[in-house]
Amino acid sequence: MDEQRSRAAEVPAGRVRPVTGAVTLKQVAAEAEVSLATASRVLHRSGGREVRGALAERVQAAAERLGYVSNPHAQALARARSSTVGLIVHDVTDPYFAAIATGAMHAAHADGVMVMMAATFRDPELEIDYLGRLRAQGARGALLAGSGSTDPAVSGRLADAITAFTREGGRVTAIGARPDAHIDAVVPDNTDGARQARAHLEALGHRRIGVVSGPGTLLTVRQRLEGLGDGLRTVEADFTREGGYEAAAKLLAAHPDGGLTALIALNDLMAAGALAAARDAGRRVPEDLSVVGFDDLPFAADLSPALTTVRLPLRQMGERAMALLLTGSDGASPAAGPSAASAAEPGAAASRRTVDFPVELVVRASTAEAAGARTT
Amino acid sequence: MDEQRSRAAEVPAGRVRPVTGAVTLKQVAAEAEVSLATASRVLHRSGGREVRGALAERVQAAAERLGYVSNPHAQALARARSSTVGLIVHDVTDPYFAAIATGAMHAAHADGVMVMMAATFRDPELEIDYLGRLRAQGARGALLAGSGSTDPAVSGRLADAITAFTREGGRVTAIGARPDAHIDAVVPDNTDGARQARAHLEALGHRRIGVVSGPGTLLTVRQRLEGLGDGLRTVEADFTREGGYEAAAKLLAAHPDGGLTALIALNDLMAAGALAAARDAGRRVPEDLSVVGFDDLPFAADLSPALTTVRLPLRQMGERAMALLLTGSDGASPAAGPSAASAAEPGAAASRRTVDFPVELVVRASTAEAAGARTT
DNA sequence: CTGTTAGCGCATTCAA
DNA sequence: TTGAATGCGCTAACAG
Repeated sequence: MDEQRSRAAEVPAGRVRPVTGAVTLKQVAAEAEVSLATASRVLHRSGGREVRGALAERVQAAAERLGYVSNPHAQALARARSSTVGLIVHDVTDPYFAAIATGAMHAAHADGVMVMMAATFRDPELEIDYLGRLRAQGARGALLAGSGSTDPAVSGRLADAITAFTREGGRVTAIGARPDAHIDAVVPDNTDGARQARAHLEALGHRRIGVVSGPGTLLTVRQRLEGLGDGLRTVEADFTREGGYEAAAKLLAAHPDGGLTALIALNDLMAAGALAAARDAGRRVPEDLSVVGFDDLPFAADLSPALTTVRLPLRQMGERAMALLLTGSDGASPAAGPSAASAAEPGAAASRRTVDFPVELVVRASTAEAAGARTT
Repeated sequence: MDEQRSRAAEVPAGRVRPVTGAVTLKQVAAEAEVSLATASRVLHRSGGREVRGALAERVQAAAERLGYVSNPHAQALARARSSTVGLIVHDVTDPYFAAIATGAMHAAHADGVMVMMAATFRDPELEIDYLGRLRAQGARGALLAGSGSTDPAVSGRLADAITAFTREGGRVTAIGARPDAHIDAVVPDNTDGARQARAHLEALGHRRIGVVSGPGTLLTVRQRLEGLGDGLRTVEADFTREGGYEAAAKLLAAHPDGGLTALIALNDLMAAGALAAARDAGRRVPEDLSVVGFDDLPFAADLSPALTTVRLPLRQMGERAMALLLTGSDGASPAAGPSAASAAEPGAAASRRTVDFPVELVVRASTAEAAGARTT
């Protein structure tokens, strides 16, 4: 219909950018009066390098003049690998994932990698599906944020999806514990955090502690429960604010009055709900009831009372995970992490790399000495 | 290294999936014994449709058997347009954007589009850069979340980037007001919300009201200030929790005691900071000081006291914006919105479409009758 | 209705 | 070193 789109190619001097269609490498090559291959080489340092001052400069200049931006799709197709990575989270709205995402995007940006983000809304099927699409897309890798399900059925299929992706050169890194996956991972020390939380409460004299827990199918929950140890009253509910309210209300109702002097919520969202439940049940925090959360999301300090919680370095975890992913393909700096647990042996197929992140209890206003403790 | 885990895929016929490289359309075509074009047609309903029971089924079956997933890059290259859309936000961590992102991803998922998300960290340059990359990529469009800067310098360059993108067929939709941009937009009624907030406070007897404002360069801020009207003490600071604390502290210090009986923060993040500042200044909320926020982010109800704020239907706005973007290229349903202000004339170049979203004041515990009002 | 045939923009092998 | 040629996986005219 129109030939106005292609004539811009061979016009050495004063031509302006074509009105339609992007500038292609071919155009740049023509403008610089070199071959396509040469242009590609100087612009994307393909194959063997070369400088050849004169030529290289001419190409650079031409590219700049024309406002050349390479077409990622063409590149991806030609070299069978794109420069995007996928970031799969459960829910963008959850501050937990938002923090991780921020870190990840930050690290990605530094490497000129684009991030495709998807939310699974906690549906494992979507996670698998998305992984497949990333694979088909030749994505450089995928970041799986959020603890995996321990349901063997889905986790098996997920494992297959991961394997398929990996086999084709994609790298998969998990943030948070994954049941089985033989993939790189960045994990917070959940059990230790839970241990710290309980120790803190016991040091304050609390003996009757309730646990506002998320679904036992989540590995994260399991680890936290494990760190907590035995002898606590536990109620499971959704890993959300509502779930926290619900579980806490149930716990409080089952143990009226001083039956329970403290509550440990397995994440801050649930803690927020627990705080609300305590309020509605007429329990003052921390006078009548101490409450501890987990994660230290941004809003934790703004709750009232300010929440004592276990802090996870979410953002750093996101950054580190992305770095791990990106250094998988090409050899960037090994970058020693907070505590690199098992490093890959230099051998051919890199084995699993795991980076552990220590966590730390942040004491604020929601915990205090147990009422009964004073008399002890 | 180990094949112990991959045998899961069932293979009716004798062929096993190739160990390396993804399954291609060509392979599917061969397996189904049809031509490449035919396979493409049934699998991607390219060009004119066709069903032809027998053939179509054979192709479908073959695709399924082989586990075919089309290569988005090849498709993008061939049809000169990809099926990804960009979502540009200031900060993933900000619940405001998270809510919008959720809505957008939801709508995108329904249409099978992938979302590339990027955070600009409030740097306009990054926004422009990212737009350029999306353009080079042949992205279907871009969603610009977050009010634009009114700085003529950057906004001019942004406009150029938008124009360039648009000219090549990409659609750009803004969420929130943009100074100039002649693009589709989904906007909350900021001025009305501000009006409601002030009216609410005045009805409660407040006469001396302070405004905890964000940077006047943000259009959103301007609109809210405009809706607020005159006669208020305003202090500007960052559009963050810290900024809110800072501005509120300043305001409170400048008007000791009953100088100010209420504060309106121009977003909930600032409101959270203002609440903290009030607490630190020894002002009880709402007894001594009423506080109103803006946005109604998820945490607003968990602040203490629970925040009275202007609710924006963030998630819906995100969904609607994505829908607007997606219905730009192909003709999907016009879908009447909450209040379609100006619809595009059916003519060739669609003109700007704007969808206004009404907002509503949510009264909670942070506002009460002005102390002095009782004696009036 | 189905198959053939060119490219899309780029990386790369192979000659020169 | 540099250039010409081939193909990545798929779509979209064209034929038949």
